[in-house]
Formats: sequence, C-alpha cells, structure tokens
Amino acid sequence: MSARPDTREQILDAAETLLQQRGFNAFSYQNISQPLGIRNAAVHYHFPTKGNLGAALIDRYRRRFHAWVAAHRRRGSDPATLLNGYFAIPLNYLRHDNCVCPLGVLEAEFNAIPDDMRVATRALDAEIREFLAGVLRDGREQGQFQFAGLPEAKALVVVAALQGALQIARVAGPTAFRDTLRQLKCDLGMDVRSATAAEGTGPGAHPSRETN
Amino acid sequence: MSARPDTREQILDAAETLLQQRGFNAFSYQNISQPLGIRNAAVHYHFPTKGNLGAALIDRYRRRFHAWVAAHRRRGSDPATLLNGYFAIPLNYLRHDNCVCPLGVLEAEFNAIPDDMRVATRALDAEIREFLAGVLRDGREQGQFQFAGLPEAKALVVVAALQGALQIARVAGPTAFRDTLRQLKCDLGMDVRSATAAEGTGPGAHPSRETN
DNA sequence: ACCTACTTACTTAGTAGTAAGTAGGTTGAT
DNA sequence: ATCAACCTACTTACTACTAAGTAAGTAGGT
Repeated sequence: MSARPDTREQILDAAETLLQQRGFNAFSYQNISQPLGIRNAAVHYHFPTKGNLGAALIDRYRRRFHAWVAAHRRRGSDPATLLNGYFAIPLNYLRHDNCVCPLGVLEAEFNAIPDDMRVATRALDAEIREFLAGVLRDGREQGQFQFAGLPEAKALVVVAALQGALQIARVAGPTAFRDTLRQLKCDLGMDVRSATAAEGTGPGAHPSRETN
Repeated sequence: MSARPDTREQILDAAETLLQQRGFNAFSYQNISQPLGIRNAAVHYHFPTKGNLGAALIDRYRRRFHAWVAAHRRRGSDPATLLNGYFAIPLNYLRHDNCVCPLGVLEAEFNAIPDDMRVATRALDAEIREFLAGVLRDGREQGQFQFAGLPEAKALVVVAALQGALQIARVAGPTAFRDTLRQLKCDLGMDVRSATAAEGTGPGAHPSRETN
C-alpha cells in the first residue's frame, strides 16, 4: 500500500490546490488529510503548524520559479519567449478549474496569515517583478516590445493585471482573462495570436489532474 | 446610552473593514460584536447568517456605486473626470491602511463563500466594468484617451490592474500602487500628474477613521 | 536500539447559529 | 387616560460542530 511514499509532497500538492481554490483561511487540515487517506496528525507530523505548511508551500513556489528562470537562462531564451512563457503560468491556473494566482490570495489575506508566510510572500513577489522588469527592459531595447515609462512600472501593470484578471475570470468566465491578456500584449506592441497554449507547464505546474 | 441607534449600519461598517483587511473567511461575528460593544446574537438578529451579512454588504457597495454614477451623470461629468473619480476609489482604499478591493477578496475566496454572495459579487463586477468600458469608449471618441483595442478589453485591463496593484501594495508598499496607476494613465495617453487626491471620497467612502 | 512515519485519542478554543427571555416604545380599544 | 397587546432590538445562555494542535503509542526499516 505504499504506492506514493512521498506524503510530504502530496500534502503540499493538496494545500496548493486548496490555497488557490479557496484561500488560506478557508481550508483545514481535514481538507488535506481526508482525500489523501491519512490522519490530521500525519499532516501535523510533516508541518507542525498551518503557518509552517503555508510557508513551505510558498518556498516551493519560489524554488519552482527559480528553476524555471534558470532553465530559460541556460537556453538563452529571448525576451518574447520569456514573456510568453511567463504568460503560460496564469493560463495554466485558468485551465485548472479557475485557480487564482497564489500571490493574489496571499496578499488579499495578508493581514490574516502568520508572519513567516508574509516574509515568503514578499520575497516571491519581489523575485517575480524583478524578473519581469528585466524581460521588459531587454525586450524594449531589442525592439520586441514597445511601451512608455519605466520597465519596473510596466512590470507592475502586467503582474497586477494578470493577477486581477484571474480573479475576475472567477465571476466573468475564462474569456475575461484571455481578453485581458490579449489587450496587455496589444499594449506592448506584441503579435496578438492567441497561441502560447503548448508553452509547456512551466513553473506553475499544478499538481492534480494532468499529473495522474 | 443611545449615541448611535443605527446598529445595523455600524455592523456593516465593521464587516466592510474586516472584509477588506482580512478576507471573508478570516473574520468572525465576535470581531464585529466586540468593538461595537454588543453581543454576537445582536449581529445574528440583523443578519441571521454570515452569508446574509456578506450579501447585504455587497448590495451596499452596489447601491453606493450606483448613486455615485448617477450623481456624476447629473453633473454631466466628462470621461476624464469620471475616470479620475473612479481612480479615487482604490486610492481611498490604499490610504485606509492598505485595504484591498472588495471584489478582489470576494473573487479570491469565491469558492468558499455562500451562493447569494456569489450572485451579488458577479453583479457588482459586471456593473463596474460596464461603466468603465463606457467611459473609455466616450473618452477615446472625444480624444481624451488613446488606446488600441476594444473599450471592454481595456476596461478589463484597468480594473484588473487596479485590483491587483492594491494587493501588491500590501507587500510592496503604497508606492507600488501609485506607480501602477501612473503607468495605466500613461498607457491611456493621459496627463500624468499625481493629483486626484482631493477628488472626494466617492462611492468607496470607507466608514471608520474620517467618519469620526 | 533507534529512527522515520505514521496512528489513536485527546485537549482547547474557537465557530456559526438558536432558543428563550426582556426592556422600552408604540398602538389601539375601552 | 389607561391598560393590554405587540413590536423592535436586543440580552443571556446554550448547542453542535469544527478548528488547530499535542501526547503517547506503534509498525517497519536500518
């Protein structure tokens, strides 16, 4: 009966889906343990407190993102490829039963999560925006994107809009997100083909469904 | 001891702050009753279930927004004034201890709120985006704004970015929101003065602090 | 003999929600 | 004008449940 010995990772997978579907304060240890066929105390064994679980989850998001960026750097991807690869992350969330961006959830509940989670959240946000600002700067220099203003400010608009659009897609349907993405590309002077569907799972590789 | 007979409205005020500060699933009846010096059951008297409270709160947001739009219509405000007035709403939230957009919170927790709240949330989102798309369309026709694409898509980008930026401001500080707003205006070909500070409280008039 | 990865059984502290009682004001019939 | 009936806006006291977290025990591998 030891088909999946990696209980710890399965717990994180379950927590990830629950976080992006319901929010941190709207799921319990039982929501994790029951589907996995284990006991609440088993979850506590791996993650003594819920805050530890949350912080470990955010750290995993960060490691995945770092690895994804590193892989692209090795491949020497150009700015347009990097940006389309980044767009694939929320597109994956969207396909995954309208999951929202983890950063959005954590920031919305920021005053109701433990301190170690806040620190990790801040770090993830900074890393993503720093990456994106670099991509936008390089892309503009190389003539792949057109926009006015600082790359940091444009990166802010892009991440904020993607994050917000995933949330809006919850009430307005997935086309709301796709329309937002198309407009963002248009505002960057990019080629507006729907595309980027087969861009690979990227760092936002969501556990359930396709991992079966 | 009847300084404030309007308990019902005070409950909604408290719930509003709690929603935008902590999220719907991260506050309890006690968080409302205790500061008001009343009992939990008094809250249940006015709002039998937490879902009723939440739905009533969203309905109040909607009524405030309708009244605000109607007031501007009577005044015959031009698109730029309307848009700057709309921008004043999240700017007020920001000043109010980094409150986030109620729609963002509700959408993030969408799978963890009762059904009547979902219906009301959907309605509020549709009303806001419809209003904004109209403003953007008129403004472009009158030469006040410049942008490519459909007004509906541009409205989506604007509301999504504002919503997301309020959340990001939680972890990155208020300048993150202001930078996002400046970039959005820049992308619309608007005059980029910081301004719009004394735009009045508008429909996002938050209860506590200044109402004292 | 010990470690890892659990389980069973429990505690403590909340949560939303309810039932029944009550103070004070309003209404209506006599 | 007075008294009974009733309504609004609560209170006290409770139920039923769920939450996170802990202590102690155990099976199986090293």
